[in-house]
Amino acid sequence: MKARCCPTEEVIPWARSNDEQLALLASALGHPARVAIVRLLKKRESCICGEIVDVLPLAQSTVSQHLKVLKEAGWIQGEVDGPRTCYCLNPQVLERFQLLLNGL
Amino acid sequence: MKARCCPTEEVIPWARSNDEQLALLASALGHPARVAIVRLLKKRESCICGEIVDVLPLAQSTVSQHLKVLKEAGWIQGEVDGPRTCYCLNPQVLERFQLLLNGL
DNA sequence: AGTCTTTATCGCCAATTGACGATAAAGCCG
DNA sequence: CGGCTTTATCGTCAATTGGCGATAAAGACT
Repeated sequence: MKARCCPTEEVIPWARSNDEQLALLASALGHPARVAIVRLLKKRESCICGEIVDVLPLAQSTVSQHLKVLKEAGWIQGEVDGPRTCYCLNPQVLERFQLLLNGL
Repeated sequence: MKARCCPTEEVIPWARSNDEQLALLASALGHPARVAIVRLLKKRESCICGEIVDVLPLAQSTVSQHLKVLKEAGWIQGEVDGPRTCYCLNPQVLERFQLLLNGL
């Protein structure tokens, strides 16, 4: 058993201008459900999966879409663990986001 | 003549949950053109108007739409000044955004 | 008054988003 | 093996977004 899933990878899409990176991260955060997901993943430092579905008032497929958006923007990482998937915040992402904001 | 336009008003939409406020601010920032506008308005502390149109590779009507999005989310304020409109960053908004982010 | 400049809005269009149910894929457990 | 659980993907649909040109509105300037 691991204390923490998806520990090492770098998934933030770097091959973009700063404006594009910031816009991508911001737009991925630009939905209340996704804000709630990020908050949830930050509170429980360990990673969760279908618990997110239980917490949000949305269909499983919709939540899966939101998770995909967050993952593609670099906010979160997901690791398959048996039949379920374990998500967690990308550790560098909040700091990176703040950095880009300060660079405005 | 004023040293600074739109100085006093409070335009951030407060009547929302924190998640909704953060999502609104984030999604408004979630486009490269709007990031560029915010950066421009921050660099020149004084407010600009159609200069934004000159800087961006977009039609005037498109820029106007982006300005509207930013204004409705509370990022910027606009003040009519003769035939032109003077925009500037809402002074509290960056701080507020960071606060909401830290509250995640 | 008439013209010019500036900006917001309208109408249109293509593309994207957000939601859902249904289905598929992958792994567990009897 | 057969069923159960979990999650990703597909298809669909309505709504929103992002772009543009055209037009309207509001001042400025002869």
